[in-house]
Amino acid sequence: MDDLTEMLKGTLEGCVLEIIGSEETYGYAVTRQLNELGFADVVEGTVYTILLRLERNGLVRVTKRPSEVGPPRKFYALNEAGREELARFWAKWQYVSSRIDRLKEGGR
Amino acid sequence: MDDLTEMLKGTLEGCVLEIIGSEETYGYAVTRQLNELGFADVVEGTVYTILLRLERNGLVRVTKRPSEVGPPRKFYALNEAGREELARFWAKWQYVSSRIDRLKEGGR
DNA sequence: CTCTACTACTCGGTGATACCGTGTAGTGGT
DNA sequence: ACCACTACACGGTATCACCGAGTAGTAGAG
Repeated sequence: MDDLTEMLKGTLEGCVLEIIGSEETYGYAVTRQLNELGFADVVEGTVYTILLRLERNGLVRVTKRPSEVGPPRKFYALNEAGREELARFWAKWQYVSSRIDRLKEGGR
Repeated sequence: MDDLTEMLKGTLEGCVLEIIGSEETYGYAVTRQLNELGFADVVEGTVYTILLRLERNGLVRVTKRPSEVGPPRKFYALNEAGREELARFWAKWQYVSSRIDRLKEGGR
């Protein structure tokens, strides 16, 4: 699949929220999960900028822990504000995607 | 529904392509159709920038015709390149939306 | 006949977002 | 010693939707 970056704007952050909402994890692993999920071209730098933004916006709790296979990891977990933001994201997604699907089916 | 602009990035242009692909129409009417479709906050300036971009990228045929109720209208229709772009858009949409829905359902 | 509302298009500037490239650094295998 | 993999940070870029203001044409109300 060719370039998806424009279509991911506004949704990739929500995907990262969902991933770290389902289990406490760190940037490198989030990138790998996104790649396996089908977003093969999403690269570490992109995920880290999103994580730093989430931290700056107070949506996550961050815990630094050593790793046995490399540098220390920054583990991210959603706080209450993060869970609310995630819920808002899915509500928006539901709204937008249903309307686009309707447009696709010629429902006008 | 609160602010959808970030989530519409990369998809709104596709929606406009779909609308003018199903029938030759003009900017003001496209805006009204988007509003009725549920994208209530999409405003004329946004649609016109998209239409000018489509024109610049050679995806549309443009015909200026007088109107009985106001200034002349610029009617837009897809050309062959536009139809190909529209098909690519729906393929991308199918790809991205299915994967996001899978993530939502916890399919990891 | 002026004023307002609706129709219709243009354009310069802004903010948000994902991406690119590069740099730094820790661990382990050959 | 070298390389691969892991792990994070950061400055700069392109794209996109949006904002705001401007320019016009028609028609109806007062």
